[in-house]
Amino acid sequence: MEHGFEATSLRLITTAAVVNLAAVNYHFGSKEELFQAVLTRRLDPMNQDRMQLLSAYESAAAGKPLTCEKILAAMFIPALKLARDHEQGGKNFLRLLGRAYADPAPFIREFLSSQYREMIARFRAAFSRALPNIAREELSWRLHFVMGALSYTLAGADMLKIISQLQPEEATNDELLLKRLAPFLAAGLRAPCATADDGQYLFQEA
Amino acid sequence: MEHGFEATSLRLITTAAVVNLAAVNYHFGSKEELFQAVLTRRLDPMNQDRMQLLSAYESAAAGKPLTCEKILAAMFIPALKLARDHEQGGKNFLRLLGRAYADPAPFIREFLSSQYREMIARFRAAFSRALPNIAREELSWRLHFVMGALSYTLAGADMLKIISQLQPEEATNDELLLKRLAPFLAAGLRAPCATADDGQYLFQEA
DNA sequence: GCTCGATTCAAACGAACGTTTGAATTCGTC
DNA sequence: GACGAATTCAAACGTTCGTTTGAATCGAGC
Repeated sequence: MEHGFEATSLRLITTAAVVNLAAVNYHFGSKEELFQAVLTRRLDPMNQDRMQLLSAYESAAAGKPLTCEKILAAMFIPALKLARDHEQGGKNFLRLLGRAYADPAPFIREFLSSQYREMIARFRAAFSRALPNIAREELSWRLHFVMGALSYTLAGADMLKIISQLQPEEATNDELLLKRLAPFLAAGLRAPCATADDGQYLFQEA
Repeated sequence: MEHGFEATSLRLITTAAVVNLAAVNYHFGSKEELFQAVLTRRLDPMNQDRMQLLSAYESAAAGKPLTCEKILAAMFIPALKLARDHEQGGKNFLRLLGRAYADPAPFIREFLSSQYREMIARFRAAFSRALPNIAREELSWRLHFVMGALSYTLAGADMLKIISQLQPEEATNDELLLKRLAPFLAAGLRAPCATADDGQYLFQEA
């Protein structure tokens, strides 16, 4: 989380863990496999939780489409549960995950892709039912924006120091953070679609 | 852009540039200073453009507050101009920049912070006038979300491969991308503020 | 209590890194 | 064309990296 995958040496890790350097290669095979194991341990259960929660909401709705807020809740709650679990990494894991999203290493990208594929497909279908007026392709983009904002937000309040002079105790409160993010994203998801001619203002300068 | 700062060696760079390895340290001093020079060359002019464009819009509005779309346009147009300049890096620079946002290296974070501080303050003031009903603190968060979505989006369509089976020719079209992003963000910015009790659904599980 | 597979350990390996060095070369200027 | 500063170059420096090695240690089962 602090230094990124490349810049974090096994010697740093094994020293902090008070284990021998060779233990990593013995138990995990390589640095890459250790990293994948670290991510898998919590990411896989979290995405399973998300899908189960979404299914529970859909069952409770008895056929009626869910609201965007409810679907977003199914994405956020398992992440928050992890953030609250201080004994097991907590917030730090989500930050590590947010960093991993932007890591260019091919093995990380392929790993995340495989970990997320099922969950993403599940939630896109839910959003599609919640937003029947949004074209399928447009929805794919908006889901992309949602995932981006979420991962960026969870990756840490680093950029916040640039943007604002927010109180530190609030900048590290993930609950409040997601409570502010959810209405923002829900409104964006529901926004009227741009027509073919919309957005042309982008290219007409003063 | 492809490998991140840490994993990109000077030998790779100097070989591709067909120059001697020592030239980097001779002309730039160090790898870090080379990186900062690469970023500054286009980032500083881009942010200057953004502020000038915003000022031009405000002058044209003759005292009336700008729309969110107009302010977002002032952020996007200079970025798009860069993306279109194929002779000078173009899209690749924006991707490199997007990666830098998530890079944990302290010197990168401090550099970006200093490069963005003035521009961010300028745009927050503009959004504050455009959205008088949004509390100052809430607006800081939403500006954070906007910057996050923008940088994440420009950082590359890598995550898109996970989320969707979009046509590649469209996934790499930055104009279309921002045309879809702008309405999404504008709607999010205008969303009604969550009250103290809103968002509690986040914590009530099935 | 001995045995044997599993684990831990200190040490070393080869490779790659950013940087430095000092000689060779280029280039503008008189 | 010769001088001096600026630049280029091949080579090496010292460090750090992930990984491997082989001996030492542990721990359950007979």
